[in-house]
Amino acid sequence: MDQAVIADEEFTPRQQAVLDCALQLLVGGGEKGLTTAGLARAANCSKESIYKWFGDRDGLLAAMIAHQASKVRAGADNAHAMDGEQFRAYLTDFAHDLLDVLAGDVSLALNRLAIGQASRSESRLGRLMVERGRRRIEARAMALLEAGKRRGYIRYEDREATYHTFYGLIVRDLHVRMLLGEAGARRPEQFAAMADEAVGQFFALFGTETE
Amino acid sequence: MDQAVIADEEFTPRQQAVLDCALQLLVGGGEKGLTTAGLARAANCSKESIYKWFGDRDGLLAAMIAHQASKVRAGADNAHAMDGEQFRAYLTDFAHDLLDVLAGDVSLALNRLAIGQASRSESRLGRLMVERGRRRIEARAMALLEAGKRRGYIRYEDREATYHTFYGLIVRDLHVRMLLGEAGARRPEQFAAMADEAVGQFFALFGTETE
DNA sequence: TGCGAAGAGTACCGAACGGTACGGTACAGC
DNA sequence: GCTGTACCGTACCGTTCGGTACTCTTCGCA
Repeated sequence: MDQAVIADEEFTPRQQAVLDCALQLLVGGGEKGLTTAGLARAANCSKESIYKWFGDRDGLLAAMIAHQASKVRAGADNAHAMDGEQFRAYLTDFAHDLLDVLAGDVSLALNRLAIGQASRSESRLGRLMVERGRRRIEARAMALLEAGKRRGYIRYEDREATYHTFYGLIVRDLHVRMLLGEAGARRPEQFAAMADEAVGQFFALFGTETE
Repeated sequence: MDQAVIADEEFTPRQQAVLDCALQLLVGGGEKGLTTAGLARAANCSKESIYKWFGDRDGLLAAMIAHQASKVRAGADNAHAMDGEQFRAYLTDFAHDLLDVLAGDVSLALNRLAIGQASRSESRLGRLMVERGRRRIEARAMALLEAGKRRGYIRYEDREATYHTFYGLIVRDLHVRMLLGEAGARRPEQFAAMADEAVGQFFALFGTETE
C-alpha cells in the first residue's frame, strides 16, 4: 500500500542466506535480538548491503515474512476417490500439520514480531502474516472440507464458519499460550492425540455417519 | 522468582492513577508508546517517582498487569438450583464475556506487550499474564462445568480438556487475529451470535439431552 | 515557625540502535 | 591494464530511551 508490496519474487541466494540468518537471530533473541549491526556481523555482510536490498528495517522484516512463507509448502491435495477412512486420515493429518506449524520456532518468533508491532501503523506486518502464512493452509483445509462434503462424509452450510470451528477444536488456546512463552503449552508428542480428538469432535458436529 | 513477585497488595491511589495512565499510553501507542519520560509527562509525575515505586521498566509493566487484572471481577457464581435453560444461559453469558474481555483494548495491548517480550527472559510477563488474567475466568468456567455435570446437563471425563474444547469453540482463531491487528476480526456486534453457536456446538458434544 | 518527607520538574549520562558514508577488495567485461 | 559494480568492514552521526542526580515546591507535623 504505502510502498511497493514485496512480491513473491525470489531473493538472490545470498539474500536468502541473510534472511535465514535474520530468522535465526529473531528466534534466538526476539525482536531485540535482531539488529542491523548484529545481522551484518552474524551474516558476514555489510549494513549497507542490508539497506540496499531491503530498504529499511520494516522492509527487512517484511522480507523475512515473505521468505519464510515461501518455504512452507502446502500439502499436496490428493482429492482422488477417497473413502471415509481416508478422509478422516486427511483431516487428522491437516490437524497435526497445523499444530506442528504453529508450534514451530520460526512461526512463533514471526508471530510474536508481528503481534508486537500490531499496535501502530495498522499492522502492515500483521496483514502480511495473515495473508502469506494463513491463507495457504486455510486453502488446503477448505479444499479438503469441500471434497468431504461433496462425497457426503460431512455436511455444513457455511464453509468458512465450519473451518473456523475445526480450527478452534484443533488449536484451542494453545497458540496464544505458546506465544506467551508458556513452556507447558508446547508438547509436540501430544499433537497426534490432540489431532485425533479434534477430528473426532469435528465429525460429531458435522459428520453424517452416525446420528 | 528473580525478584520479589508483585503481590496483590493494592497500590496507592496516586500510583493506580499513574498505572491507568500507563495503560492508556500502551493502548494508544503500543510498547514504543510507553516510555518513562512520556508516562511522567502524561501522568504529571516525575520519572524518579516511577522508578522509586516500580523499580524499573519491567517492574512497571508487571505492576500494570497486576493492576489491570485486579480490576477484572469474575462474574458471581450463582450456582443455585438452575434448570437446563439457565445453565445454557450461563454458558452463553460466559462465552460472551470471554469474547468481550479478549477483544478489550487494554487486554489486547497487554497481551501484545507480554507476547512481544516472551522470547527472552523465559517470559516473566507472559507467566504473570496467564496466571493473573486467565486463571480467574478459567475458574469461573470450571465451576460452571462442574455444576452442569453434577446436575446431569452435560457429561465429560476430563474437566480441563472439556473446558479447553469449549474455549476453542468460542474463540477459534479470533484472539490471534485480533492480536495481529486484523480489523475484520473485531466485530463485537457478532459476539452474541458467536456465543450462541459455540454453546450449541458444546452441547452437541457434551450435552445429555438429545444424544 | 521550623523541619523533614514526598514528589514534581529538569538536566544529564551512557548505551544502543537505525541509518549513512567512506575506504578497501574481488571480479567481470572490454 | 582500465573501469564499473557489488560488496565487506568499519567508522560515524543523530536520536531515543532507561536510569540517576539535583533543585525547588508542597504539605504534614511538632
